Amino acid sequence: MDKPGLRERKKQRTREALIDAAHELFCTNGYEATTIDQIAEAVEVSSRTFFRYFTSKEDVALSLADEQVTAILDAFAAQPADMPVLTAMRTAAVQVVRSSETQARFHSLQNLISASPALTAARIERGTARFDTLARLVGARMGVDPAQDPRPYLVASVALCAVPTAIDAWRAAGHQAPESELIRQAFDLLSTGLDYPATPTGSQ
Amino acid sequence: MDKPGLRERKKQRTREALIDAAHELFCTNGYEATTIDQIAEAVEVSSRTFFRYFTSKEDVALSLADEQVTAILDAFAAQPADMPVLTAMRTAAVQVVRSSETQARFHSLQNLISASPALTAARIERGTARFDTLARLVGARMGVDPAQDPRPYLVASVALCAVPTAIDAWRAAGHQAPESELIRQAFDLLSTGLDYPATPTGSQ
DNA sequence: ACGACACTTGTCATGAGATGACAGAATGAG
DNA sequence: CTCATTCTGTCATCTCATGACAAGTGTCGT
Repeated sequence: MDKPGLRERKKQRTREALIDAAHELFCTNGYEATTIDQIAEAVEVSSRTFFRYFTSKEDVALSLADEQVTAILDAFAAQPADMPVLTAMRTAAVQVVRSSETQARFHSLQNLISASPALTAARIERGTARFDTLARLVGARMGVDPAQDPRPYLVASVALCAVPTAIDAWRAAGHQAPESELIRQAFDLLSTGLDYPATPTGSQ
Repeated sequence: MDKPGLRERKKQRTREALIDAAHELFCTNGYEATTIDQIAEAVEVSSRTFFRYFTSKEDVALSLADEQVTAILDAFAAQPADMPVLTAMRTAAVQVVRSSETQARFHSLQNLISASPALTAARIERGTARFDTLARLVGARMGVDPAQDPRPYLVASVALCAVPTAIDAWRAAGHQAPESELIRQAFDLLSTGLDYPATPTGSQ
């Protein structure tokens, strides 16, 4: 059981308390309107201590989203090796997101991110940090060298950058549907190519 | 010709001087290491004045890239209406980028952006501001309603987000080629779909 | 050419985000 | 209990960013 030790547990509790307080304040007052001092005060630690747990305000806001991305990448690596790349990517993303969608926290986090340009940008920035990881996974699955063939990087950037962004924009434009469904549609379109002449999609 | 007036011209000169000084300092010392004070001092204005021309440090760094995106969107709108969407997008991007590639400034700007996560994220964020514009253009060209069909948004996010990011990553991974060539390859892959089994691409 | 007006700029002040240095308190090991 | 490690708070500092106000400069009508 690797006895966690009192110290470890206390740290973990502080960390989660900071996340909780931050998200509550963010949802109530908005992301930019919330200050680090408020978050720290709500947990009764100094603002300096906040920065020992999170490197920035974005960090605490996106920590949960980060875990989700990790889960998706793990699920992706676990898909059968003979499954086409985008299919594996879609399956992994849909699995993880679908299991999150029942949690209220998931939705408030999505709204928070879409409502704040700073958070939207930060999410992409964090995605970028995983590019190499994902590109290597994709390259291995396709059996190509990412330094020679652009497709692994293209797939990685589409998955980590284009799809989330497109979904944000599409929902902002008024379309309502479960996120997992939007993800599914986006990947399906990508695997068949985007350049088809107009033939009404998906729903009919 | 709408005599610009002395005031207008002076403003324009200050603006360009700030851009010049900023880029020179960025290239010499790096983006994060350069402070607004240094930029303002180099042009002999107050740092307060800097913020009357640019809303942020990112703003001055990306102002040139912004003009390029504008040029690409204009070129896109000017393509023949019966040309497939991604083909039009590719043609527009390749045209504009190819005409920039001879300028040393273009390359240093690319390097600057790829070297700084903050700038990379900011570039995407600025792309987001054009999403609706591009999605409308794409929707019109495809003859579909962007609120009903996800493809316009997917195309927009791929063009403004995935392609630049993928190119950055691909070059960071060691592949060398003119940017316009990378753009061409990326769009060609997207129009045929990414999900094909491995068949060595482009170069042969 | 002169003067009223609008626009641009500098100075000052302020606030939030982020980081380094150091001392003191809590915790774990012996 | 004692010592060393680790965590935390306080203080100082820096950079980015913005508001308020006064002073300087260009513009335009007369």
